[in-house]
Amino acid sequence: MEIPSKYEPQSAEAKWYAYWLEKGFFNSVPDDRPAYTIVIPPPNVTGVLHMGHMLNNTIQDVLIRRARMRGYNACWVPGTDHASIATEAKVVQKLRAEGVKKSDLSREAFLEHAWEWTHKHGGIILEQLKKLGASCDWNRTRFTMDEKYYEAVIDTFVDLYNKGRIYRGERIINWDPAAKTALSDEEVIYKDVQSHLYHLKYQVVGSNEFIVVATTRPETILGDTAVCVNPKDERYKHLHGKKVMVPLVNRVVTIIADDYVDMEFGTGCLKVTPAHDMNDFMLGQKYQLEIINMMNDDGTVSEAGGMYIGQDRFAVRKQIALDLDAAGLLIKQEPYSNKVGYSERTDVVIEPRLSMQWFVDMKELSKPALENVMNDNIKFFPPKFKNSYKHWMENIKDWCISRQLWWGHQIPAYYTEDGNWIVAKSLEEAQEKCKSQYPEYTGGLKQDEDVLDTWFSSWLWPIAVFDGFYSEDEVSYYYPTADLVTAPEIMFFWVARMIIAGYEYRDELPFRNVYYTGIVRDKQGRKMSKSLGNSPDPLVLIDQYGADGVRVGMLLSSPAGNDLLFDESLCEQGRNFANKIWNAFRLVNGWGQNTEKAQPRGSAVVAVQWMNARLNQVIDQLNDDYDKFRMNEALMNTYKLVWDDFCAWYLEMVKPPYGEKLDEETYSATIEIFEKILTLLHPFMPFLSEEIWQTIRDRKEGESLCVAQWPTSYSTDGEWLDGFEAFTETVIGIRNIRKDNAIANKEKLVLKVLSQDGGLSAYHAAVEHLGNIEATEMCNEKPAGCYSFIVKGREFFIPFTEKFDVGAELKKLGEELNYTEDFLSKVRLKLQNERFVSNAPQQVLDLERKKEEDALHKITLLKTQIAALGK
RNA sequence: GGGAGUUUAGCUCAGCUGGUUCAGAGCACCUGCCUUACAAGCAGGGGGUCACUGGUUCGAACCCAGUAACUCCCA
Repeated sequence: MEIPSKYEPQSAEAKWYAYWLEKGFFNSVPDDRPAYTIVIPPPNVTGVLHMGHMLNNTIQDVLIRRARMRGYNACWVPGTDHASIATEAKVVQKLRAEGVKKSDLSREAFLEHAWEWTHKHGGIILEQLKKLGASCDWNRTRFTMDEKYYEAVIDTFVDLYNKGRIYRGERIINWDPAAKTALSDEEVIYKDVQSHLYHLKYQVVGSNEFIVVATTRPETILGDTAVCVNPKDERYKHLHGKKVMVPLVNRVVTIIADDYVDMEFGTGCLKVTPAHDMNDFMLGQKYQLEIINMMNDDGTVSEAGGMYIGQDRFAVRKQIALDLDAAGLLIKQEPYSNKVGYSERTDVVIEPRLSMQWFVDMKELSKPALENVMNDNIKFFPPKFKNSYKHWMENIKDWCISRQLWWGHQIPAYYTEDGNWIVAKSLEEAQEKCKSQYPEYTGGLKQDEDVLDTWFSSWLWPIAVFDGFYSEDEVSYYYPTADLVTAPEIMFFWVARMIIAGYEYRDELPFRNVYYTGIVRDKQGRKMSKSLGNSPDPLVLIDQYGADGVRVGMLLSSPAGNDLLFDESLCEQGRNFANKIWNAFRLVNGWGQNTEKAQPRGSAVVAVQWMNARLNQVIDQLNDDYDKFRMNEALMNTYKLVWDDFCAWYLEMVKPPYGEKLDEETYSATIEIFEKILTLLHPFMPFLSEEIWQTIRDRKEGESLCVAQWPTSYSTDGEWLDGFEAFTETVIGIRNIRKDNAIANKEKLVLKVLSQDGGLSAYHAAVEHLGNIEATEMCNEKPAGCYSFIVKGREFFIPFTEKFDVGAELKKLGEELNYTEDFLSKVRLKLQNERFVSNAPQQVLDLERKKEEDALHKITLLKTQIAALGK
């Protein structure tokens, strides 16, 4: 059978993914084994795979595959999020392209379009994840608007309302005039903007005096209902309680005094617009000011503004500045840089706006969530994120959960015609309740038009995917889940709230560990985005480098919490690695075994001993790496195990003479070692490892590496590992002599050693094999006419060939002598320091003395070598 | 404005309790090789003011103080 010299991923990927699915290896049902659960961070239902998903899901797949091999009942639950505002925006856009306005449609008709869109585009991303090799239990795929999930969200709302945790109130909220909806604080992005600071003149009534107010939003004077100064401010003390005229508007308002005002900022005078600023609203409440809502939901000036009605806020800003100037009321206009909030979704400037919304009271709810992260019941990786989590949780604000959208979970509040409301699961229940609460009322009930914030459904994800609100069957087995892998950007949106919901509804943490991935950036450090066009298509990458290659590429440079500068060459490295493994397989496969040949060669015997010791060492190392969620180190350690230890050393050590097969004993040991290595590789490179694993030995139907057992280490003699270093140094010594003197590798050499240095190491047969040494001679005294090198105090000699260059050799030895003498003097300096000798621990002292001794010995050797050559 | 973090090779990063010949890894780079698995490879090699300044200590990349630059989060 001819095996291609390059690994061809495409066929292997399709074949083994289908096999895994067919055998149901990814499916999980509760049983006696301990559960290991991951719930996927549900991507937007109509989203497509981007590099962030690749990273995130590769990590999850590595974790879940390893857990599966370690004997856990591994369950990775996939699913999608309805993504209220993002999806609705897309549907609106699509309809607009077809000439249909959302406002022309009924709610029902619009939702029909939305569902149609969802069914058409929904789940594409899940299909893409399969290409990556994601081992999700696809039977469990959930959607946040599934019937049962929807019910859970509604029940949660009703429950929290009944507990007094949800209230309805008029507050200043972040208003997105493009999407025409309220946003939570987390959906607002602050950007640095070059704008202007306008200094406006407010005439004091009944006087020639005026005061000056500085503002960046002059159009909001239409809603001014007071002017405020700091009570300590001497400049304005005489004006407290006086009236001023709002410029242009000519509304008469009072000057109030409150220490909220910063005397240093601007002129120390603040205009108060309770309907359009968070802090002004607070002042408005405190001093019972009139509230004038001068803006429509689309950002144009409302009737209440009295002027500029119907014009856009930014047009008005320009115009009003001109008009104020014309009226002599604009004192100056200076450039000013400040931060302005933008909508995460629509990227328009957020308008603080007074409106009636639903809120969750977070104070009490959030307490266990803070406590259990700070005491490490829930662990964050890296732990630095605990800081910002703590800061946020300690200053948590109430959560605005209503959105003026249609796509989502409709708020289960029902209004009477006279403005009372009833919260109930359904209209029928609401009607029942209405009868007892308002027995006189005979009119109808109308459900709240708004839907809930998307995160109000996804915060239930780890519970709801197991139908945990309605049945204990699964949730009691799978919950709490093991690990959550997500981006730090959604720590507050999602992670914190899942923890809150977990304690509220299960009285338990939702997951034990949270692994925060970084942001995938391009080589220049820019965030990958559609508009920059700097994001490669993940599927194209998979096609080019193989899924395994891309997985390796993603993991090679991404410690938890660090941003990842993605470079396609990393995938190339991954592909090359796959090819390296493939060729190791070809080599072993090509050797085959000879069952007649019973006696293993000396070199092979030590190779097997050492490789097993090394494997055990690496297995321990990997387990430690995984425990600490150091995925990239686990990968790098596996990479070096394969490339350096297995390919560069082990396979060379056991390599039979050309044309011969391996003896039976070495062959079976090699296959076993290879299998273990494939097991360790499987979480990173599932396809390649399965492909080789299936071929390297006869397998029964239904066997698979993905359910094979993760290897455990056993204690081995450390001596094998110690001796190995001297061995490799010896081989390198021989190679260097060959290279420096242009001695071909094919040319066999004689090696001489001094018998006074003791017996040969157990590795000596391997030294001869790799160094192409035909004989090793023991000498009683230093042989003349030889190249030599020193390994750990032992000198090796190789007879000169005709190309020997005395000058070069002397130079090299001289350099080494200088270095060693320099080193010796540094060590001696330390040892001569009395304070070091009296203070340092014995261990450190001994070590320094050993260094001194070794260096002295080496110097003696080098000096005799130089003397011998100089003759 | 408030908070957190980072700074080690050309790049991306390790360096765990201050002490091992400790200054490391991978990639990149340089030199030589188509050596009977792999040129997507093999063998060898160069490369550092551990951001800066001071302090603590017998001993500092590591601890402390200050300075600078960058990044992120929050308002």
